[in-house]
Amino acid sequence: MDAKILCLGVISAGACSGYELKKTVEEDFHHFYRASYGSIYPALAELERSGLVAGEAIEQAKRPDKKVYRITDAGRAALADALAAEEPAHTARSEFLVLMYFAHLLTPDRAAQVIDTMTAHFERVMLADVDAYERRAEPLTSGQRFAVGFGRTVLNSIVEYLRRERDGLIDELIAERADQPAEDRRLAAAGD
Amino acid sequence: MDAKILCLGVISAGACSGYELKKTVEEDFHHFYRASYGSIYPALAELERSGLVAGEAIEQAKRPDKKVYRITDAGRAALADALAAEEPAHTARSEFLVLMYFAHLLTPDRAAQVIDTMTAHFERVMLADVDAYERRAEPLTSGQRFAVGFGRTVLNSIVEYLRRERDGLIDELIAERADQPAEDRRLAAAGD
DNA sequence: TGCGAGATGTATCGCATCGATATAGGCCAC
DNA sequence: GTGGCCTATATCGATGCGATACATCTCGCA
Repeated sequence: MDAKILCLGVISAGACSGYELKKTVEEDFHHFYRASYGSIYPALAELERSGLVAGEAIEQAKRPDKKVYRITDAGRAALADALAAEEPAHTARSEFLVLMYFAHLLTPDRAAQVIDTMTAHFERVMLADVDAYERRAEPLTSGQRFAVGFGRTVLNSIVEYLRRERDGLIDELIAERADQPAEDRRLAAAGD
Repeated sequence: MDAKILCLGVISAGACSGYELKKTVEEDFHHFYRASYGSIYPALAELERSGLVAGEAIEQAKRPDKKVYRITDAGRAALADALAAEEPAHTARSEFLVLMYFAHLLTPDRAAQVIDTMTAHFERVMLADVDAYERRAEPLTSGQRFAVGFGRTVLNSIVEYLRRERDGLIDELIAERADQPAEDRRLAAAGD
């Protein structure tokens, strides 16, 4: 997905500056989409150039001036077209799972630490974000509720899986070590 | 995570060429990590330069020559260090959820089509991959089992969520349309 | 027999994007 | 009063994806 569509979508819900747009993206999309200034500012410039948004410079007392963009009729049409044409995709990128894939190369303590770190992160950071988002003042749109419910469901099932499988995996790793202590020591020595 | 660690990890399980390495990455990591040739070949060159792998040119009859890399003792040590130091992360990137976030800008038919496409993809493509992977000839390591179990759990909960919420969301979207048909038509007309 | 499609194999290039940083004034807490 | 954070715009280097180039062999199909 082009960052332009995302910007257009956010602006369609209310005029805002690049800075404000980035904050919205962080608040609302953080769990499943990210966009940096390096994407946002060029996207806004391009959207304005092609007439899909209109930028207006706003002078602020006691604050840096800002440039607020509002969507045009052409922009609204282009957004509808883009949302109708975009093919949905969903991918994960998990250093965590790569690490776990190589669990046999980890000490049992390290494996436990990695799992515990991730469990805490999913539960105390990400699920807490979801809770806070749902308790916001403004009522959520149907789509926002769908997305947040998706996140909550996935996070819950992840946390449950990690809790369920943790001890069994650690036990397996300990047993594997016991089976091949000689080779382990040889490799450890070779590594020095 | 640096692509070098991934390459080193794969090579630690058996010497292979860049091409074979990419195939392994696709087969084993596809659901949670991807690496292109543009990452792999430079990573292999760098690993060889720093002595963590040793490359050997293999001439093949009826096939292009290839360069097979095997891990060195220094490489094994560096891999262990990297896996011990790497901080685990896990992120999603979902054009699908961005689309659903803007559900109120989609026709109910389009929303249904998007959900159905993704449901089919998660179930018939990704879960089928997981099934095939678990039924492979070679027994899985403990870490591979953990990673594949993680994937299966998440995919199952996603499919269940999509099935559970689909009709309710579509009904909501239809109701929203009924509430504001005049504005919809005005906007549609303005878009022409 | 011929021919296109696809597998094996190495390698690079353009493009988009990330994350960090530059710049700059105002706010607030200690 | 001063260090750190917020508001705000903008760019830059590095990274890595996805596509492509190039070469050769196999296999299915007509």
